[in-house]
Amino acid sequence: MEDKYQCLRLSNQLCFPLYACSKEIVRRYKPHLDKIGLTYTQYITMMVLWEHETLNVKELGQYLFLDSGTLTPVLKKLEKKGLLKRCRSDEDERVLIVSLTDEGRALQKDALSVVEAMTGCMDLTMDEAKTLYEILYKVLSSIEL
Amino acid sequence: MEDKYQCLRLSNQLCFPLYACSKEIVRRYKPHLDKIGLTYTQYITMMVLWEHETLNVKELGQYLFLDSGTLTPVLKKLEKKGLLKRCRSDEDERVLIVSLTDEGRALQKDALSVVEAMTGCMDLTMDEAKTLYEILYKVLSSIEL
DNA sequence: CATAATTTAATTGTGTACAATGTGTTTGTT
DNA sequence: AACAAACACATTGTACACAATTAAATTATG
Repeated sequence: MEDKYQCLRLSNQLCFPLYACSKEIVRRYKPHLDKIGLTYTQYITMMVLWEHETLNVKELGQYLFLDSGTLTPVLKKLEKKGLLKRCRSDEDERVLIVSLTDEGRALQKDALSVVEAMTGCMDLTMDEAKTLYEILYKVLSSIEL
Repeated sequence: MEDKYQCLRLSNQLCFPLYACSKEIVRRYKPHLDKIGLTYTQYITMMVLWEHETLNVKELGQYLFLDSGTLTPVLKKLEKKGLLKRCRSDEDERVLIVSLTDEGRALQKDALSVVEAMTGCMDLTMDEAKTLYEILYKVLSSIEL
C-alpha cells in the first residue's frame, strides 16, 4: 500500500515541470542574450522599458513580478551599462523614475535578433503554444499583488 | 509602423509567463514547506530520494535538471539537517552516494500535508492541468543531457 | 499642526542557479 | 605499465530571487 505516497513522486507534480521548463528556456536564451550583453532578467526589464519608455520601480515590479530587492541591483547594472537613467521624482522623493537612454532605445533593434533566434525553440505546435500561453496567464491572473 | 517591435512586448512572449508562473508556484509552496523546514529545492531533492532511497549526485542531477554546483551545497545542508548521508562509493571514489537516513524517510509523512495544502492551488480545471502537464513535458523531453 | 500609519526603495541575509575551473579517479591506448 | 582522455564532484564567481528590515517621504487622523 505505497499508494499513499504516489502524490509525492516528482513525475506526479505539476509544479516541477513548470520549474524545470522555466530554467531550461532561460538557459536557451543565454547564448543569444550574451550577444547583446544582457542577462534574462535584464532583458525582460528592458522589454518593459522599450514598451513604456519611463516608469518607476513599483510599476516595473508589477509588470515583472519582481520586488525592489531584485530590481534595485538589476537597474543599477543597466544604468552602469548606460541603457537607462535612474532619478528621483520631483513630486514624490520616495519614487525612483527609470527611463531609457538613447543607447537603451537603440538596443531594441539588436534585440530583434534574439526573438528571431528563439522563435520555434520550444518545438511546440501553434496550438500547443497558444494553449500553454492561456493556461499560464490563467494561473498568473490569480496572483494578488 | 511600430509593428516590427510587437514581438518584443512582454505580453507576446511565451517564456515570460512560464518564468513568472514558476516563481509564483514556488512562492506559494514556501509557507507550507516552512512547516517541515525545507526550501523548494530541498523538497524536490527529498522527493527523488523518497522514491529511490539511494542514488549518486549525477543521477540526482539528471532527475532534477541540476548540476553539482547547485546540488553540492543543497545536499550538504540536507546532510546537516540529518535527512541524508553522503559517502563515497567503494568501487569508484569519484562517485558520491546519497542515501536517506531514518529521519529523512520519516519526513515523507509530514510532506503529505504539503501536497494536500497545495492541491488545487492553481485554480485550473482537471483538463487544463493535464494539458499543461503534457505540454511542459513535451518541452522538457527535447533537452539534451 | 503634530504624530501615527502608510508608502516607496534600498539594504541585508539566505538560498539557489549555472558557467567555468580545479582536483582526484578511472578508463582507454599504446 | 605509462600517459592521455574522460569522468564525477567540488569550488569559485556572478547574478538573481525574495523575506525581512530599514530609512526617508508622504498621507491620514485626532
